[in-house]
Amino acid sequence: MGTSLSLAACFRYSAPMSSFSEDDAFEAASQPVRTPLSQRAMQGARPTTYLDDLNPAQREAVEALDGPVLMLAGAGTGKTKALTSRIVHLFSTGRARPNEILSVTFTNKAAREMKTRVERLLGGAVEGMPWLGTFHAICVKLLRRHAELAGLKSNFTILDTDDQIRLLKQLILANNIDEKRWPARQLANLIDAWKNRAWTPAKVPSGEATAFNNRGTELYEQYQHRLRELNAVDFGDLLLHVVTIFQAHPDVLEQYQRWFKYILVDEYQDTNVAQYLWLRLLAGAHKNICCVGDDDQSIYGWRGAEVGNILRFEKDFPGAKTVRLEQNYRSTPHILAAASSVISGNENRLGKTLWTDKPEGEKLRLIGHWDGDEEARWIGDEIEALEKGTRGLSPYTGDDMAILVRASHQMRAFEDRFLTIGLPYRVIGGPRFYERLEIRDAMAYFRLVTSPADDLAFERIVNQPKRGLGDKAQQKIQMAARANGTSLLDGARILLQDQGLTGKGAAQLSRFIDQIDRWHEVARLHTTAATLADEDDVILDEDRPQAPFGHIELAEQILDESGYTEMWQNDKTPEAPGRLENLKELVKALENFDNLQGFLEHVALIMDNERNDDAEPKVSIMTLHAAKGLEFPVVFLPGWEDGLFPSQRSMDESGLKGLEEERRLAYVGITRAEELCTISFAGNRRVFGQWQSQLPSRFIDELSEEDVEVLTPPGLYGGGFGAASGGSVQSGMEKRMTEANVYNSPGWQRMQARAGNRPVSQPRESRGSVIDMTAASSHTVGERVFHQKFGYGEIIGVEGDKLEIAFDKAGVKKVVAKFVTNPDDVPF
DNA sequence: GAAATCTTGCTTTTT
DNA sequence: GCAAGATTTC
Repeated sequence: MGTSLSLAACFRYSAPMSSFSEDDAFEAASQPVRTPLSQRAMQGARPTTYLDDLNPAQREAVEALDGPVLMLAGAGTGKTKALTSRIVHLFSTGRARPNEILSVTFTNKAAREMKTRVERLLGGAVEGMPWLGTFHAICVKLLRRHAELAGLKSNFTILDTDDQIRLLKQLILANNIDEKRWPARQLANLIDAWKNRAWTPAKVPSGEATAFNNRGTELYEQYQHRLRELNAVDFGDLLLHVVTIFQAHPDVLEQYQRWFKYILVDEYQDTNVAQYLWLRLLAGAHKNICCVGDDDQSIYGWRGAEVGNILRFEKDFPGAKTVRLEQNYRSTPHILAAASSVISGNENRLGKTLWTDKPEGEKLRLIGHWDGDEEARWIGDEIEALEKGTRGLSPYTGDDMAILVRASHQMRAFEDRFLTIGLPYRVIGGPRFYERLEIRDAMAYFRLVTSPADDLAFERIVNQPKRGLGDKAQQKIQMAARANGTSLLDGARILLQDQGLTGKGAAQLSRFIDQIDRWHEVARLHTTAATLADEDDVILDEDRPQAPFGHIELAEQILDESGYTEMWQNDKTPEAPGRLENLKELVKALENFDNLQGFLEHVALIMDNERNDDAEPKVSIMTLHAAKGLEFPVVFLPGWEDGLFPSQRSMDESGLKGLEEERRLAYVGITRAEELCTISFAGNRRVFGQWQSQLPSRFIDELSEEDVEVLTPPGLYGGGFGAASGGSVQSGMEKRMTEANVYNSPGWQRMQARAGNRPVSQPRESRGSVIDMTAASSHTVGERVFHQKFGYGEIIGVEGDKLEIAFDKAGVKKVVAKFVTNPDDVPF
């Protein structure tokens, strides 16, 4: 289980959101007394200690408490430190109490980190920061309070993408639109994009909705309608509804404007239009808003983030103070210089110059490989060498190293390789627990039990495990529900009463309904118990109905008696045991919650999957996006090839804007490295199972050459001519030539020629060498060779011009000698 | 109704 | 090259 998940880790830090009364410091806030938290801040040894720790720029940003502030914080410049110190400063100057500060982040992880660090600064736990969280988590709180203003009940469910797609699919079908031509997935993306722009169906510009036979807006409208019927929202709605409420109900908005005395925003460059409006509305009155961000690290444009928001800040908030944090505490000068040389290619920047007083350190390393497998092999070897300390550097552990890829499919090559050499690794951001089939099914059971009107949950599990309720039976249920205007569960009830369903299916359905009813009753007792316990600390009365058992037992019972567990026990596919294991973990995770409802609420919002609880050091593999905000002493950046990185799709879809975002991604990647950064590319890569030759990324050309050392891959272009030409590089030549013997290699030149972009000169030695070598065809047993189709192999027999070869992957084959080449000088 | 086989489209990136 | 979905087959 390479990507084994630890649910426990996901929930470890979770402040239970089960009851939202605890955050209602809001209403209770009339007491003029200072909270224990700010008291602690005041009496903490000397109130200035946290300020002494800051550099001048950080201190300036922390002390500028009133009015709009833009903190431009470059990579590794101590932005979280500044942000958390600012919070503490707000407390200790008495400007705001913890529950009057709104601080928003994008990820749960960032929110946790901030909470932890504020606590550390204060030397104790923070009890009263209910408004520190992600945009989404905070919006859920707000929306629960004002749900009726959005036509919802306050116990609305938050749909996951899966439910969303299924719902949209139904709509598309109902509208007689060809689902193949216009997939639900695409509609989901479209609607999501609209929501990110804060467009309600009425606000979608007519020119926008050409897709779906010009019926995009119509479908959007129907979808919203359906969501309201289901008392459900999707992710985009969380923001959109709140913004709409604020816009339509100035009294509500005003209440919050007054309440949130200070607003802090992390990663401001990632805000989309809806979030931007949300912030502007809330900050509209006092304008005490401090946005922290780095325009150079804006990498979420594809999901609606607007770099423009940060670029425009000073216009949006006249008189804003801008503070630049430019001292970098993370990387060596070479790394910073190289990163800065790449990012300087972007036009639209606010501009920052990072500097550091760290010692010079190693140059970045650049290396080209024959193909992706070779790249993975080399990096694996390199990691092992670095762990042993054989690179002339002090030994690193796996935890110190990370491989950052552009697209997740690149991970496979590394996983394969690391598995074969037994190198421990961890994949960050892989398939998440809540996306797993069995977890979703189980959750659907829980959902149906807590809210029997949840039709989507019903659909998902009526026939899971098989209850003999196929398409036609389900259609009957649908019809019964629609005819009576009820939920599917009640529709099924009516159907049974009317004898609309008979036989085995009917019996099973009836049993299913009875079970849900019974469990619902228990779940209801749990939630009322929780509410009562919250409201008055009185121990439950004798005569108050009491649940026969706790929510954990309930969950177990649901999964067992419904036959769901059994279904997997009887399943003989190899993944079944893992699924059962996951279900166990799911139940275990319930321990941290009071009842199922609280659990569901939490899971809906938990979108990250942190699992760093392993004792064994492991190399991290993740995407560049997932790496933002992280740092590692050693970083590998493979796959720097045009089309892959920068991604073709990104450039096709968004042109120059897309390219600039890719470049920022490159910047993010390089700046993750503290000491050693290795960029690599491969000449060949399998794309959709098809071999394709690749050109090195244009970003490689943008690296400042004085900060880069070009490595010759051992065994590739090495020995013979490669080494001969490699050492003697003349200065003053075109950059590419000075950069490497890689660039002098036959393969490279071939690639250049193909691209119509020839290097100015070619070292004599390398010309024609390839042909000479292969023409000689003097093969011996034991020799390593390469075959275009079968890959690498070792010669185990020679018969005239026929060779018997044991290929690494393809097995033993007999091939004609002229079809194989020496792996050291394979022509492209 | 379920299993076996064939086809398709897919690779960004995520709250 | 693969996984999901569709289609065919039992």
